[in-house]
Amino acid sequence: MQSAWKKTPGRPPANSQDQSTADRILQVAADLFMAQGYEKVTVDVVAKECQVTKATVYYYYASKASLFTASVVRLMNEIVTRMKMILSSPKPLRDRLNLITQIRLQTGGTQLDFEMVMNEAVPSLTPEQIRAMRDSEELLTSIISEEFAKEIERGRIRPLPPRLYAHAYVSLLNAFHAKAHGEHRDEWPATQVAKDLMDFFWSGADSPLSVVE
Amino acid sequence: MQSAWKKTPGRPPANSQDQSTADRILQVAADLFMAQGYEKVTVDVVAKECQVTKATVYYYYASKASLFTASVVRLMNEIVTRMKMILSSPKPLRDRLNLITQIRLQTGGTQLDFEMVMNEAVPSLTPEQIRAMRDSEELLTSIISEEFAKEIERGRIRPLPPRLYAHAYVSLLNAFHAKAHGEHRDEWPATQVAKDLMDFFWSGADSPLSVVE
Amino acid sequence: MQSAWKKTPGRPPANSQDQSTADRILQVAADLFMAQGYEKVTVDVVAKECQVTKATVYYYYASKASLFTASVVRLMNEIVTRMKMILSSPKPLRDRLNLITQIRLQTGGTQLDFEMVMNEAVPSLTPEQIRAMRDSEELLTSIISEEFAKEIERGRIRPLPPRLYAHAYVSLLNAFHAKAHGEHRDEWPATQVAKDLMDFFWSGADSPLSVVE
Amino acid sequence: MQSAWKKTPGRPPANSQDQSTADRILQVAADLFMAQGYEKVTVDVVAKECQVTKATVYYYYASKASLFTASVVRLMNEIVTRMKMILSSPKPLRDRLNLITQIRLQTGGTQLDFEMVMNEAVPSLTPEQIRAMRDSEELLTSIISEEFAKEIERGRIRPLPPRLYAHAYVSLLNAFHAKAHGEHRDEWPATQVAKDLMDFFWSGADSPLSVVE
DNA sequence: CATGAATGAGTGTTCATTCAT
DNA sequence: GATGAATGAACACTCATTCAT
Repeated sequence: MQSAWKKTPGRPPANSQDQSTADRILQVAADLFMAQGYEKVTVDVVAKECQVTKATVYYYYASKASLFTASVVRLMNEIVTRMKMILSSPKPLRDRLNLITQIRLQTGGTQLDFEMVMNEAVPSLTPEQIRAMRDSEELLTSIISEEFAKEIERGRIRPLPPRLYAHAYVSLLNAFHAKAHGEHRDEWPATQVAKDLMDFFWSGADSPLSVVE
Repeated sequence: MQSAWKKTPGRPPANSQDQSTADRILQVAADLFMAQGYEKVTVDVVAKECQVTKATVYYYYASKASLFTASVVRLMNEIVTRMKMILSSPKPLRDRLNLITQIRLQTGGTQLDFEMVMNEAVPSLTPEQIRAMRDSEELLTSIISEEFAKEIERGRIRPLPPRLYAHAYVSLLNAFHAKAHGEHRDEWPATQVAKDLMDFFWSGADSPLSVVE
Repeated sequence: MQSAWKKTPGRPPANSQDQSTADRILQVAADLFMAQGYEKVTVDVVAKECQVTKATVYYYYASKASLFTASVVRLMNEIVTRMKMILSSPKPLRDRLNLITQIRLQTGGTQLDFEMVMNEAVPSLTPEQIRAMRDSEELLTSIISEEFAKEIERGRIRPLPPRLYAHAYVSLLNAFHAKAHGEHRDEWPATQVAKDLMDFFWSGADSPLSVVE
Repeated sequence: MQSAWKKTPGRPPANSQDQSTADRILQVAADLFMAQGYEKVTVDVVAKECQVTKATVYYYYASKASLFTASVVRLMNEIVTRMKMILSSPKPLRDRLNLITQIRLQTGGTQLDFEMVMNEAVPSLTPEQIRAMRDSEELLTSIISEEFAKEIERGRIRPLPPRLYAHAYVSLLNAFHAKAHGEHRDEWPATQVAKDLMDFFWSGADSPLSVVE
């Protein structure tokens, strides 16, 4: 869609010149970083995977750190887009989150979690880059928070800080994603994990009886 | 005067002051690894921090990977010990966990979380080393699981898999530890985070009313 | 003035003068390895001798072992070429070998012998590398063997295994090369050594009279 | 025999104090150096093999180089002794050398040859150490030379320089020792190699007929 | 637009050697 | 007589980065 029409009036979106190479690099880099972590991925490997040379990568991105930043931001935008799509459905939040959970826990082979990769990279990044990434992240969190906030207003969930819900949800998702793909994955199938996890999420640990007391 | 002397080879004059060198290295290494991650910590830096040379580190530990393994196992054992101590109190589990949460969220400057550091190191470790560490980790999880299992038997918490409770608790603890020491730490004080978090943990998101319906 | 400039990274200005860097490295390496043996030659020294940095050597050769292999194979090929040239002359084999002997004993300063250097390197090489080198070596031996085989057919030399002649010849050449350049080189001049050696080679130790008996 | 009587008049042989440790080290070191070469053998390994610590090795020998020198000299003396024993037999030289050849080619698994190991070590040795070793070597050569000289006097072998015979013999022995234990050892059994080699040694390459012409 | 060739600053690791006990 | 603890100087190898083409 984007590359279908060539000349439109007005300033073109800055980087529409040559999507192919620059963007292919970004995509490959994102995959690699998420799969192996910041330090383990060398610029050379990114280049080889894209079938270009290291110098080409540097032609487009000033440093490994900025390649990382760009690729993570890109990835985040993608995720945010998908998130928004699912969250915009008219179904109850409960159902929507359950769906997201199911999807997340079933896909993504060896992927490390976002927070982890970011934390590893932080010491190599400039403050601006860190900011750019935190903003991406924050965007995601705020979208989710927003939904919780709405639910609170509607009296459907207890009035804790919406960001607490958002963080808790994301953390649990990531942690159990790892478990679901880790050592004991066979003993505890992903679908069941997803169900149990959401059960816990909505109802907590306490038994109703003990609450009465 | 103090720094004028170059280190000379040979056995240093008996000192008998504090811990053995081997153990000092272990402790320093554990701190550094937890603060900066596996890759960022160089053997040289560990050595300098201990005021010995790199070769001394290698005198005690065969490789960076085995130093890492040893230091993490040691750290885990310490944590397990402290955990056991707190968990052995006769107070209700709820109170004991609240206490642990308070402690964890209030201490430990920039520490990365255990899972994160481990995952980063994995590609550099031998299978035996990975096993050793996973075992350490597993030990901690099983201790906590055990407590949840007992609570289930007593009918105090809902009958979900005990390991789910354990993982969820640990993950939330780590995630909010990071938040509590991250950017917005001032807006949301650690004590309050701890309270909110445990509230969520015990009662979940659902409002009681919505459950009725 | 010349040495005032620090080497800067990046591609050097086109020069087009002499051989490619890769080949210069190979040649220098071959010389050094033959002069000092595998272990004593450091990659750093090879680099300095070529006026490039260590990293440049690694740009062309994946490891010290593979640099060694490549340089030895190259050297062997050169030797084989020269050998073939001399051996292709229509003169009697006796004269051709005498010529080779003269040449070998008079040249090549402190060079260690091939077999020696190889044996030292073997523990550091991969099986494939060892094979590549043994093949190079075998080629030389078989070329010489071939000549002896022809002489046997013509009835000019006694029918011992051709490879025995080849090995014996090469071994003696190397051993006396060392002597001719060793301690007592002045007392026993190279030309005379060559003559005596070939005399022994063709006629052996036995006095004709003692054979009769 | 040496350690059978304890106190005899006269100065005791210098190092008779504690033969056990110092000499055990020497023996083990000799074996290792001959099997693996100078550089590959670490002082630590020598120590471990002797079940003492590195420091103990240094207690007896000032440096790796001097340990090497001492162990090689010792080894040489042993060889010289054995050589002398065999050479002192009243049998014809031809038979005596054939015997030595048989023995040498059949024994000594992976042993590198003496010359090789020495050459590798030379750059690490002091001039005095090199001298000591060359002297040991020279002793062996001169013993063999002496026998050839006698044979020349008796008119049994042709009047070439005796040292040429000695060097040629030793070189061939070492070279074919390597072959006899190298890759093609099965195709060409040691006993046959020994026979062929000595045939060549005594009679050379030339066929008798071609000599006539 | 893209690259080949080169660098510099590490990084883990080894090893001969030393010295107080 | 023997050793445990420590060092320093290398060394092989890696990787992000640069620059002329």
